[in-house]
Amino acid sequence: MYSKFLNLKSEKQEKIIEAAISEFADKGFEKASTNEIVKEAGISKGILFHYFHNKKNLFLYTFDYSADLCSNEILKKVDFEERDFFAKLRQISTFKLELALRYPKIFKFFEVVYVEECTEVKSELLERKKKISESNYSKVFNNIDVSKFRDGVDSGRAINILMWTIEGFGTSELQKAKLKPIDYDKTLKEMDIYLDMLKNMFY
Amino acid sequence: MYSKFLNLKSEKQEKIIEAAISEFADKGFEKASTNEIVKEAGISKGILFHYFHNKKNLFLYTFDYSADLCSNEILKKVDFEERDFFAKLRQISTFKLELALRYPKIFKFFEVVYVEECTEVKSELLERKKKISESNYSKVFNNIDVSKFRDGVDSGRAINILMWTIEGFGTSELQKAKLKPIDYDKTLKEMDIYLDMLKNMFY
DNA sequence: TTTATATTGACCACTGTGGTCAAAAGTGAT
DNA sequence: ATCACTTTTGACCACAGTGGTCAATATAAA
Repeated sequence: MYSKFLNLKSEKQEKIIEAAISEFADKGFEKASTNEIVKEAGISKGILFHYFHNKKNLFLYTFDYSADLCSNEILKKVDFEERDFFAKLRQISTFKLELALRYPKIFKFFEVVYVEECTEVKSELLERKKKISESNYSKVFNNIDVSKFRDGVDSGRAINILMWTIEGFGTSELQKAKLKPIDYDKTLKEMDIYLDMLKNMFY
Repeated sequence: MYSKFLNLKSEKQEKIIEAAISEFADKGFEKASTNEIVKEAGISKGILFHYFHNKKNLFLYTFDYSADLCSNEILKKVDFEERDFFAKLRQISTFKLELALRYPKIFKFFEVVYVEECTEVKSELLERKKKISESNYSKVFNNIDVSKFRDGVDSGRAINILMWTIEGFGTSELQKAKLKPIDYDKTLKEMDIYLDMLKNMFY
């Protein structure tokens, strides 16, 4: 499908994909301009369409690339033996934070993908998003030891509260990060406080 | 400023504003089309620009209208004597849920406003959002009785967890609402379960 | 030198934009 | 009916920018 593109030396591939990520992250699918992408990547318009045939393919390829990059990065680090929910949640959150700091553009891209409405790509995106979240969630959280939860605490709802807390904490930190660079260790410590609070209550 | 528009009979005003809300909610500021708005509102292009001079004014007016509508609706219902955080949070969440069901388009509009990036309106929006959240938050949560929190529980962080939980719950419910119409009472009961769980833990 | 492949960028047809303005319709007083 | 005045219309405009093409050129291989 993209053999022409994949034959390029990886440096050049990355430069192109990075340009695409950045443009799509800033403007979403429809408003993103292929003209801007080629300018940013330092290649000609023709060759971009030679590689990807059309904008839609480029967009979906860019998404797949980003998703694979992040998934792999996390999956290769996660400890599959860990059965404690808090410990595992902490792992994942840490890895995510690292990723968000290392690849901010990709995370911005995910944000706009999350709300992408353009009919030309919506259904394909939905499929991919669904597949990813299903497969990753079950891969990562499939062997949680539920017995550790205190009697009388509904573990399903407790887990929801935990997820929402971590998510809220994460977005609030990323919001702050826009104003001044994040202190990685401090953030992690603060997150641990929240996790401990909830652990004391749920376990 | 908008005296010409404000002299219209309120029915017509509403028809125009609703068309604008709907279009901006669907496409955001830049992609929204004034042509679509006038078509939807059943008026001519000329008269729209006669009322608002330009698209930006129309957009900001639409936002102010929506924000005022929701703020007033909530502020006139909220019980300012209530000092219990859980009770007050429950009040606000209920009112919000009602509003979201009654004015779904406005809530969609707020969602896109939340991530609006277009430079032409970004700074004005930021100002407004900041002012609103500050004033409303302090109005509603200024006299909370913090002493009710259990010793050893940091009330600030506990409140964060609560807010994030409610927010997460809300978006997850609104997500579901896209697939099948929401059961108002059931949703409220489910919310109460979460609030009770957290109350038992924090108080 | 020839053949094959990779790359360029000027060019195209097209879409849709925000905004204007002469003219038409409506209103109400005389 | 006539007039002055306001409100409303919608055809029209200049323009910006789009995704995509393709003859021409540069590069590499034989």
